[in-house]
Amino acid sequence: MIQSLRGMNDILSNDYERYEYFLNTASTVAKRYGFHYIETPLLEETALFKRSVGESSDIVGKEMYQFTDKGDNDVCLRPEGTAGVVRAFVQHKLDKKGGIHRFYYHGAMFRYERPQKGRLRQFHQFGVESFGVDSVYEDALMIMMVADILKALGIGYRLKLNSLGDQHCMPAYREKLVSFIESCDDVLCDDCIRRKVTNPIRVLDCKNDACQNLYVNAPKLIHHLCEGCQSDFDTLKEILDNHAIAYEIDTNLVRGLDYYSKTAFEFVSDDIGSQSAIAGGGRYDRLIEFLDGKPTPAVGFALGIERLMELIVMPEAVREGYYLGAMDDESLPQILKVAETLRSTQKAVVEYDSKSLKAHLKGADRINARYCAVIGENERQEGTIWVKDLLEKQESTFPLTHFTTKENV
RNA sequence: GUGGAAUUAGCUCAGUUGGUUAGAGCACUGGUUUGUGGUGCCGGGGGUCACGGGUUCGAGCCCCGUAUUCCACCCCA
Repeated sequence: MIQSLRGMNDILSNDYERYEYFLNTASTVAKRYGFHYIETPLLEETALFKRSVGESSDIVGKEMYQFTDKGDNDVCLRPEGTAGVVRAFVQHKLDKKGGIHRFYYHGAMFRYERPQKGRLRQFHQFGVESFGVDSVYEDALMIMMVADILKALGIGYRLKLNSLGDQHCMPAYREKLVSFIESCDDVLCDDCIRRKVTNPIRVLDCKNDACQNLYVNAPKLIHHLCEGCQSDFDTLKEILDNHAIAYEIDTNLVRGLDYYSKTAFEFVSDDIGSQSAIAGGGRYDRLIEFLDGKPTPAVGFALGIERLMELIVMPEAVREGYYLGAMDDESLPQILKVAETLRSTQKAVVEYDSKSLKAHLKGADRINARYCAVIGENERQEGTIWVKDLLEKQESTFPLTHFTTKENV
């Protein structure tokens, strides 16, 4: 038997109902906030991700599905969604056009990782990106959107918040941090020693307890923000307070993608195991110019659909549509005619085998139909159809013509 | 990429120190005396015990390898 590749799953009917429910909910929220759908290719030039996500990141460094295609191009399956959207934004010269551009997207992402619950090699994200808005109100908007989506889905969460500074305050802080690391680098773990060179900010979320004990005394970026970053961060907290969105400041929240600056946030759930981050995002004002566009402020987030699907509370299924059956073979053609008419406006499922009324009622119940409609010998002779409302437990007989005339259904 | 656990019916799981024809619940399906659903009662189908080797008179059970899933690390959505 041939089976799907490791960490790559099929989505079957039951799961897809959940998936579709999520997409409808999230898309509706995004549209209400004024965002428009964008779709970009699953395959992109490798250079795109090296320049955006960053070569020092684990994602680019060791998790990409990268290969050379038949045209000798170095390509890879997208490991995240932002880079492609920014590429499209620049390629279609929306940066030069100016103004505000707000997009949402969803689709498959690929990372070659060791799978476990909530971590797949092919997984799905829903994300939004906003270009051209400098105001921290847009950062708050992102967080409110995620909160809205999670609320609509009945999902509880904790929100972690941090500021990563910008090109005015981050470099100076980085130097302070590096000298701190050097002051104690004889007792740090190997990873931290490596990070000191590749991406020193990342030592802060090292999971090693010994390192963490030392970092308690490390300089905190949040205490070294420049005036602009500090006031934006204060404003952001104020907006969230005004909208009753609870958050906790996490000075170690640095995020694994290199392009973030200023606002960084992460939504986590305590109910899905160790892969607990369900959404994450932040501001990335420099990324557009890194990808050869005109400098444009930008902010966005992404949400892990599979992780959310574990948490979604589905609304109770309601009885819907018609189940149609015949009690003898001669009645089936009439049943098929009725079904054809009904389908112009609603769900109609036909059972081809003739069987007893009881068996048909069971069948209708099984597919959760609202109505069970049956034609047997009696109905055929009278030119009628028997219909039972399975919810109200009421039954009646209609002339067949009532159900074969589109105006009536 | 590192360490550990698991894999038996569609699903959740039993299966004794290695010993006849591998079980249960749920689900599916049929009947319940002839046209009334869910929940009663009776029956039925469904298993290469993950896959491939090995040990043994004999393997679901012991050993080795492979695959997948899960847990922790790591990482992140």
